[in-house]
Amino acid sequence: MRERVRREITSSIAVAAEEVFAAEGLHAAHVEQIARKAGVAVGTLYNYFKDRDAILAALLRTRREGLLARLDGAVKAAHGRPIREQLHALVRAKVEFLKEHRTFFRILFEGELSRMKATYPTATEEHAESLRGFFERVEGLIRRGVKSGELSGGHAELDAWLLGGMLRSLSVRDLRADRPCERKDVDRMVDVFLKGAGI
Amino acid sequence: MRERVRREITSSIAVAAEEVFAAEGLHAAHVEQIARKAGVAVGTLYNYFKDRDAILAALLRTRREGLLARLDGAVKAAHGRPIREQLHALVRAKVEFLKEHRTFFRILFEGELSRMKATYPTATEEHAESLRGFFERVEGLIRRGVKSGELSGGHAELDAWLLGGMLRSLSVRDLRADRPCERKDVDRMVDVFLKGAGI
Amino acid sequence: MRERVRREITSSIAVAAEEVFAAEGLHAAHVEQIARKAGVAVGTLYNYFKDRDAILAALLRTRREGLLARLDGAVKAAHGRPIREQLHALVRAKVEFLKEHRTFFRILFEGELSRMKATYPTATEEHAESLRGFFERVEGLIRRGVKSGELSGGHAELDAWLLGGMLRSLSVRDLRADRPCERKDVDRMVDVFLKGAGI
Amino acid sequence: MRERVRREITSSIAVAAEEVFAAEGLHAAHVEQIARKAGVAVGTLYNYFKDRDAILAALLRTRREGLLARLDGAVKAAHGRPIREQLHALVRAKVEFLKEHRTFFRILFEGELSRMKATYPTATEEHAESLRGFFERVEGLIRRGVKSGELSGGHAELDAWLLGGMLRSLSVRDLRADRPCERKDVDRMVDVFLKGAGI
DNA sequence: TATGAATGAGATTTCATTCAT
DNA sequence: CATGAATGAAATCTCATTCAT
Repeated sequence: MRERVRREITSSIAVAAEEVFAAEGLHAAHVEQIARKAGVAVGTLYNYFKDRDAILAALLRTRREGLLARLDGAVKAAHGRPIREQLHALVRAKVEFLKEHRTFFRILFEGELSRMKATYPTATEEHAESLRGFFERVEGLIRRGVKSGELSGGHAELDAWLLGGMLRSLSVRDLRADRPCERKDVDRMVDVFLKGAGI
Repeated sequence: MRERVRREITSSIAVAAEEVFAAEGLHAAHVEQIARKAGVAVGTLYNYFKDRDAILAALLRTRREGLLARLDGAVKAAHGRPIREQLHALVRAKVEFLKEHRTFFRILFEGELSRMKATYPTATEEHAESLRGFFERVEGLIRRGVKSGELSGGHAELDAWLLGGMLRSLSVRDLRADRPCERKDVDRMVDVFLKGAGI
Repeated sequence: MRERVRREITSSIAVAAEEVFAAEGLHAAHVEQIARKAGVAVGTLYNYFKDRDAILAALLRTRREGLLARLDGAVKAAHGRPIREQLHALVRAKVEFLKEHRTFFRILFEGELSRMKATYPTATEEHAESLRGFFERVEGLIRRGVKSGELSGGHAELDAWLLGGMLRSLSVRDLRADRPCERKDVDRMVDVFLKGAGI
Repeated sequence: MRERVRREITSSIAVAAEEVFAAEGLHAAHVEQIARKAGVAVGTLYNYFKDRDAILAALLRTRREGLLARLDGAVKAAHGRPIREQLHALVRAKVEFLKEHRTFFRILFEGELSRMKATYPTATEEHAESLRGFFERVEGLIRRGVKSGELSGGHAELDAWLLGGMLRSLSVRDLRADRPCERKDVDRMVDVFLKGAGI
């Protein structure tokens, strides 16, 4: 019962933090604002999270786990089908997740080159782990495509960066709200990649 | 004569700012550090630039102009040749510029999604303009490729994002110092794109 | 019966407080830590004591009563004997008490000059009363020594401060754990005083 | 010229800090209050001192140097005279210094047993060094008294604590403003010590 | 015009105390 | 009564910008 309340508050803080980080950017997201949006006092927030770093870290970890589970689920569901379809599934799952959790990707993308280390030491680790987790899966799939003869070999790591880059590009285009990511764009992106990097 | 001195100081401040922004990140780049590295007093710095925002804005503007001129030069030099070669030239020019001005791209990439608006209102404009300038040129070339029959039509804008994304990906890989951008990687990237998006 | 439980809890809080005040110092002794060590919730602690000040005050009062009773007992036991022996007895009793209740003296000594008034208004009173009680007894004995012709007259109040100072010095030396107070040191101290202040 | 201003401000901050530490106690002395009393902004204070710890440390160091110089001067001036006179000189010099710098002794005495380490790491060192410096000199003189046959041997270290304790006691009596330290009290104290610890 | 010290708003974090359960 | 989470005032320190010299 107590536990239930605790989870609810934890969650409402996390949600508020997510919104504030999204709206203000990593470095302009202030604890007091998060607390206000969460509807708790600052002190309460500190009862739930050690410090600002911990809030962000928890957020990143949760979302990362969600994302990777989603990706793994999608790929698993396409098990046995051609790699190209598995890649499609992976990419579509990621775009789906993007639509549900724009904040996460905002932070992911923003943190990619910003020096978070000083301000967010723990969150930086989670962040790095998130990128790693994603690229691992992309590269893994590509290697299997090479093995299966669907993709040309010798460039798995580079190709992961290329596909990842295109995907990021679409995501950024989406996040900037100019152009929400459409299904046909996603599909064409994978097609371009497969045709370009294919045999 | 006076004017000459003025330009030199302005430039030394800009150069120092570039280094500091590169080393510390957008939000940890402190005015005093910039001044110290430029060899002037903080007050002097404020005689040359209205505020921190203005320093960054000037920096972005200068570099953008340099980049766009370089791109235009490269494309111009390949005038008359097949679009694929012009695209190659464009991309290579950009990578070249990256190696000379890593800072600029660090800022460009870091600022892409971070909410700079509050802290750097003017610089944000310059930043956006830089991205726009680059994408314009890429998209322009792609459209000409479609016209010339080298590329499949109907996706110019999307394709610009795709190529741009791959290019960014290689640049990021470079900036993180794990893997300096090699010529063959760049070429393969363009090949993948041309094969993938080609007729 | 209820009363019995109440006294036990009160006491366990006091004991815990004593340890925490001793270990952390007057200003770093936190209520939560006291509660944890006492095995009760913070709220419970506040059911037994009005506030932090009250805890410390109760502690000081209890210990003071113990100390003064001990001193009075020791002097009473030496009743009829020469004043020098009564003084020896008093001092030895105090040192004995020190070994049993180092915390109390730590607080007593720490608070002697620190401005506790703002943070611990009530405790400050108890503290002052403790010093007063001790000095009263020392001075009383000295006056009797003067009357009995064992000590030179006209300096009773000053001499109490001198003896008190030496005693404090030995105690501090003990508390700093460098040098536990030895019997022979204590005796020599009293001898120095008696010879110095004697006829 | 600049240097002159700098010294004046440094000094006015130090003086203000001294007063605030004296009036409020070590742990209730707040930076803002010090700044206000010094007539500068908080930021200015931080331009002159790294942090709160540094203010206190500087204060302690300055006063300690003053005190030790005074003690050494007094003893030197009594060079060649009997040790008893040198001890008198030392003690009188210390009491003189007390009257000029009550704050210093307040802090010295307050810090003797309070746990300053966590809040004032650097100042704690200065504090310890101050006590050490004083006791060194007292013990040194006592040892020379033993050598010269004026004092009984075998207790130099203990005797230093005893004399130090009495001196502290007089100082505390003074600081509490009940009874400013009078010359005759000081002299009697030394007499008691010399007679008590003498041959 | 160059200087660099002064400024003070603002950010994070702590902890004694309260009060609903 | 016991509990322990919520509260929010308060304290330290930072740094972009100003301005007297």
